[in-house]
Amino acid sequence: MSDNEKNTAAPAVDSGEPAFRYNAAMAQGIEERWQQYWDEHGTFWAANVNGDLKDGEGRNAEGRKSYFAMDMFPYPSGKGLHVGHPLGYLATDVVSRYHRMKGENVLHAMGYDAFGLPAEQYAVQTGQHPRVTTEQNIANMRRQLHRMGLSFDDRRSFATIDPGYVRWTQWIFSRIYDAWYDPEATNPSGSKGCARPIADLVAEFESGIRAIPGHDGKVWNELTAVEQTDVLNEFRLAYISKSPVNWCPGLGTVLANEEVTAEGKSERGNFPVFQRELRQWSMRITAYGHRLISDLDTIDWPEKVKLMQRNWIGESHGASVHFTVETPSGDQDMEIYTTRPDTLFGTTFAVVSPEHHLLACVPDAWPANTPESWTGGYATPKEAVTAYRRAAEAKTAKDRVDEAGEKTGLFTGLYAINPITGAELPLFTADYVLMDYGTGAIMAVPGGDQRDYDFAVKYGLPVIYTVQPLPESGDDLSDYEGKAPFVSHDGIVINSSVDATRADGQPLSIDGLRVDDAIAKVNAWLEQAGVGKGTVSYRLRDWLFSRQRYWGEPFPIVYDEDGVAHLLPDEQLPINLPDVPDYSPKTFDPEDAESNPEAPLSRNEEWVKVTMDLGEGPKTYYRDTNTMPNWAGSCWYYMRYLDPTDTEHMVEKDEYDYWMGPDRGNGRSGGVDLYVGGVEHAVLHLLYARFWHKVLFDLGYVDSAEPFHKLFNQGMIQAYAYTDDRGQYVPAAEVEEGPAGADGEPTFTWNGQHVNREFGKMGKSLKNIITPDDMYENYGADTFRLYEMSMGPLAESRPWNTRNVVGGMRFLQRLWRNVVDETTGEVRVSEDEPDLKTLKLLNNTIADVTVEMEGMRPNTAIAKLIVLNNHLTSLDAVPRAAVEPLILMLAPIAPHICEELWNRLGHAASLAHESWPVADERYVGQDTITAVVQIKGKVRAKLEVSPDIDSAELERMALEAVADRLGGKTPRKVIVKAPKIVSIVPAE
RNA sequence: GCCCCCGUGGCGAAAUGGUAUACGCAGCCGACUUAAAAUCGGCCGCUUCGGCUUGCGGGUUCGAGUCCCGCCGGGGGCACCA
Repeated sequence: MSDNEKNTAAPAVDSGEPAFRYNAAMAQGIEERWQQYWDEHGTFWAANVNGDLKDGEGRNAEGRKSYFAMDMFPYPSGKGLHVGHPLGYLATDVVSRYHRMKGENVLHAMGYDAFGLPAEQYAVQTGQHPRVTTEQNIANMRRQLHRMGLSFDDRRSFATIDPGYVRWTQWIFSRIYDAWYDPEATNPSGSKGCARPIADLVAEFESGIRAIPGHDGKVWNELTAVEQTDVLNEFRLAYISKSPVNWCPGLGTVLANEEVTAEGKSERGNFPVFQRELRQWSMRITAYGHRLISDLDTIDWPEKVKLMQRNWIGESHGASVHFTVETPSGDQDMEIYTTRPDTLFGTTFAVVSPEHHLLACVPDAWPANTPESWTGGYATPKEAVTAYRRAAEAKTAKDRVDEAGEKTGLFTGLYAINPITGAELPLFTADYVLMDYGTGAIMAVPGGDQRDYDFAVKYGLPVIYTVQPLPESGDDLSDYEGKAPFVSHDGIVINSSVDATRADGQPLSIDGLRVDDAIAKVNAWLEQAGVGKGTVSYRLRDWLFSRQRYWGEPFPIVYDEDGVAHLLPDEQLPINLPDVPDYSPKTFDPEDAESNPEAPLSRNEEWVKVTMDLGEGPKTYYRDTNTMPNWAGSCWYYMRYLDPTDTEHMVEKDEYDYWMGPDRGNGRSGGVDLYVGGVEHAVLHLLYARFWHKVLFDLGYVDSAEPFHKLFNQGMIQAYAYTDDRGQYVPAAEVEEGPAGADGEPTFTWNGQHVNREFGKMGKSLKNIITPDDMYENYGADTFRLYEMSMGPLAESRPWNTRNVVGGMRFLQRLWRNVVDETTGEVRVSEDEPDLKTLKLLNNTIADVTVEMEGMRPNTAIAKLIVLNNHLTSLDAVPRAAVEPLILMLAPIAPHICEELWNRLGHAASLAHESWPVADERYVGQDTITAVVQIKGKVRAKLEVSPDIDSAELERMALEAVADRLGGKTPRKVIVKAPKIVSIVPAE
């Protein structure tokens, strides 16, 4: 910036104000000028190791520590931003600017997550192509973010809809499709289980090393193409299957489990969701269940999010046990799953889910003496189970939730044999047993499980208690008889022995053992007896990956005339979306469970039907007309920041290792150094991204097992909203606060009428939106940034209160005035050495603020900077040596005004890469410290002492100071923590 | 129902187990001003002036906002997962 440009900040137009006062108008001028400077100078360009992005603001990457700070990228909706949205962006920007000043090479950029439902809906509403509206929205969002002064490397921005990006999303899909999970192989981080190319599996089938499931004894090359496809489909990590899925007629698409709420509604739109058997794409995320849990221990994430992921994956350790079921067509095997094999002696009946295959074998007549309540009034078991199954199918997820706790079920007419005791157990079917968890069959232990207990009570089944509380808990088993079942995992097993009289079993007794030991012993017995073994079960289901929507990535898959799927070669990528006559989804009456999904892409026949040569000569193929879910693009975007211009690789290895690799001298396990975003993605995006990353890690494309090293969840900015007496929202900005009423609560009025205050989100319909643009106009971006960063801890949610913003503005005004004369515009700092008091405060502030910045606590950093600035304000002349470090420390938070002041103080270049101030140890600490003398914890005296006073001296002074209170007696105990505390326990 | 997090002035909030209420807002007093705004300086938990105070009741400790147990209130996650 040239000298004559330097003092162009507009003088205040407001009459009566000094011409060079820092106000909103001046702030705007300063901010726009510095934003232009940063753009022109590439101030925030980060240097890559290789390639087109090697130059970063004249610096290179070599020998510099890297730091990658990232936000969860935004969804560019048509609504634009309100002040709540950028909190996380401001936090990462402050961190990025701070790390830059510590000399690190900082990668900080922003992309756009631009496929998905809302963009499509908005486009349908406005009658424009989603690409048009989406790109408009991105442009608007870019402008709003730029005006905030965020220090992005703009060369690295992209959107997930860019063909150059879609190409690699499809490429990753292809790698996942072309991979299988080998549970016996060792992955690159040394644990068991690893994705391998599908070609390895084919080679194993061909050579006969591995038996071909479902084709015992056959040779691979003798199988038909369709048979081969079907076999491989059972292994691929991305596969098509006909299975029960969540069908949402209101949205016209199927949804993943994670996108369905507990009430059985779609997360978007809140439409009913039905279970339907449909042929859809899934990803085998369940194969990674264990690693997704165990690797949580290697990353620095909030415990809350780790817990949510653990719960969602729901790993449970138990046993599968084989029961024999006597049917009219002979004995059948029934495998059950239980987490409590120690209670096998307490099982009194068995239950299978209504979809269970055993129900095909029910007898023609009820056994003699079948109680009326077991038959449901049906003449035969066959009629009963058929009717029950039909009723279960008709239930929506919501019905099931509503009924939870209320047990229904019917007897099957069959009996199952307990393999340990030989007992004959009546077999029921009931919908409280789910087909897709465990094995779809359970042994019921009403003495140990609330649900089984409820069922037993309803159908008059016996209850056996086999676990009693540990003696020290003082409980008595009889307390539980006939009441709630006893479910504790801490306990001693009783009534659980069989002797050797059972012909087919060994004797077994677990009486007197603690539950955990009993489980181990039973599992060992089951295994040697060949009737079961310890197993692991997951709540997590495979990830349903296809959607019947237009605005998403097409699958790189075509089908031949036989319906065999073929992966398109990488050279054909990206497969772009075709123009279709109508890109709106085919939606239905939300309650119409019988409707069928219809993909919009199927409307373009020219696109669907293609002729190409996939190695067997030119043939006709049909494209897959599904699109990928919105999550696909966000599963890997962090890697694309490393070089979005790279047309050769998804991400190049050298760049990956420099920015995200493990062991970069920072002791981290690898991945993005800091990832900031809302907690709402705890089990969606964050789980999916970890899964993809692990597949790519196993296959050797990336060198760290986890994508995000440190995760931080920023809180939500909340707001007040006001309703009138009819319950209508009124504009919050026009509401006036009155004095507190009789109940101590303030009253609120709008246009003279009384209104009620609510507390919650910021939203258009609540009429309480405040936009960043409002802030720029009234205060400027720096004050806006300062306010958001000072409101409270970043992780906490808190209410927005525009009235409080002025505090930050005043701070910046005082700082400005400390450097610039408000009437003349001249710089007025003193070149003299600061006095001792100022030096002490300055260096203590540097030490403290550095700690706060490291801990991501800008709110407390700001408080300390205000204290320092207030002190400088009280001086006759502000020393340059004190105000310059203050400016540098404030720069990450309020960068524009700091750049301006730095420039006016005579520095030619931006301060973005200036060194962060280092405290001079000679001035850190206090001259004297207030030592507190406590008697029984109450403060009784205060002493001004030297910080390095010795304990004996301090004790003597303390005892003297409170001598009259001790009444001449020698204290029982004196604790001295020099130099701060002397705590005295007086004699009785 | 199970699990997790959070309760501090009128408000947003500070406090490695060690002087509770830093910093900001609002409010009050004063200076400057014909006046107002802005600015600058001071005050700002309750109190019967003994003390009492971090939602309530216990506990551990010389000492608890902070650690432990039990309640109450608010928020979030999961929910027939055997």
